[in-house]
Amino acid sequence: MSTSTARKPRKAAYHHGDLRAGLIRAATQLLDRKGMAGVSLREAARRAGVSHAAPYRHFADREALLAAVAAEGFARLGEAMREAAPRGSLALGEAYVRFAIERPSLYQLMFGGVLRIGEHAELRAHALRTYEGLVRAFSSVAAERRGEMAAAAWSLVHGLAGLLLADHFPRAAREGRDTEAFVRAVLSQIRFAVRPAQGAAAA
Amino acid sequence: MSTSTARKPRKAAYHHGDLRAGLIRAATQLLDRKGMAGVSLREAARRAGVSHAAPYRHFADREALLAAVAAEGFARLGEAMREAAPRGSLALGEAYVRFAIERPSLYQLMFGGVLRIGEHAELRAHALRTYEGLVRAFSSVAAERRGEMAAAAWSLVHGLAGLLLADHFPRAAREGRDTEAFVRAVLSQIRFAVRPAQGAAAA
DNA sequence: CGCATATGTTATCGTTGTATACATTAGTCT
DNA sequence: AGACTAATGTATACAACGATAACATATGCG
Repeated sequence: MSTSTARKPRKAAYHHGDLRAGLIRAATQLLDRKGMAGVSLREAARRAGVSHAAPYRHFADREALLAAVAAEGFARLGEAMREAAPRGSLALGEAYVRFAIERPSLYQLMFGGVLRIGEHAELRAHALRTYEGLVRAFSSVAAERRGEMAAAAWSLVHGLAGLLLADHFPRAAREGRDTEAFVRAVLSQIRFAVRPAQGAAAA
Repeated sequence: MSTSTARKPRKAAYHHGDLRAGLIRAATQLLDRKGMAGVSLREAARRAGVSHAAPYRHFADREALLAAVAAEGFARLGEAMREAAPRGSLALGEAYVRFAIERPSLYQLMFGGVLRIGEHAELRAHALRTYEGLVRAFSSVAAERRGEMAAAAWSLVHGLAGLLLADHFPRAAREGRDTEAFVRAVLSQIRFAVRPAQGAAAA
């Protein structure tokens, strides 16, 4: 019925060894090297050394393969965040943006809206775990507002990453600073409201 | 020859009337109705009633057509922002997010990183104008920090819009509120730093 | 008028996603 | 062990797409 994964102890190896993983690897490489549009099932199959129809034994369609790549991306992003979290929330934000800048196509795949996240269970699970990691960073905030805080913080860093990646900041805004300094400067503009403010969001 | 339209003004009309505009129209419709992947040069040509090669007289390639669609999107976004700006910065942020939610595919095209903005002069110009409109909303802020403020505010609303569009907020975070209320709640979490803070960005 | 050129068409190529029928291998059951 | 069954990979095919080139036609200017 359902297409199989791991029916034996580990990821069993049949003809290829582990084609599923091989395809994810190849697709990830294509994504990093040639961008989103450069990822094709056929090219991935080629690089994995199988026929162009073989991938369909492991992925329902192209989108399913991309979803698997994105899921791994969320795992990596989660790692980066966990590693930076102890150094404070500014460091956490910087780490987030750095991840996006270092793997732009992967980040675009994860968040660009190309994938309908609701239709890929594994992807959804990975994304959720990452989000929970972020919420945990706000453990010092009252529980009822923690969710909104986390949402605001995530929006901020995600938006900054996205605008940087799409090159939407005019040169004037950068003022000659390197990207890291610019990120710090922008993130530092923000303070989180401590009281249940319902007023304006800006000065 | 079924459609005979005006044919004198500026952008004169040759065979079709104004194929360039017709293609942009058709592509915009496709984008709204079938999403990014549903926009093809051939289908746009079909809907404009011309052969599949005709578009190449007006657009270098598919990306150029998409860039034209996106440029118009920036104009519309600019209008929405100008209209909301007098009602304060929270209203401005809400209007921004509303635009993204109402035209998700268009917004994704404008900001999703599919277009390399640097390579389409007209697109770049339109985007820049929109940004300048945003910066103007921060005219009460000291000039040297205005750019960073605007960048932070833009990041916030852009990130929120993107995460909403990609359905990245777990249901728990929404707490049953409708989207507008959620947007207001999230935006209200943020206050802009008034002093040249270089400390942390969160509590 | 006559002609250069902007515009549109036809034909064609290579690539892709996907479906179907077939072949082979791996793991299981007796 | 040997055969059966499901998992896996292959061969072939098709329609849609982006792109290019060769050709056709209308437009407006001299």
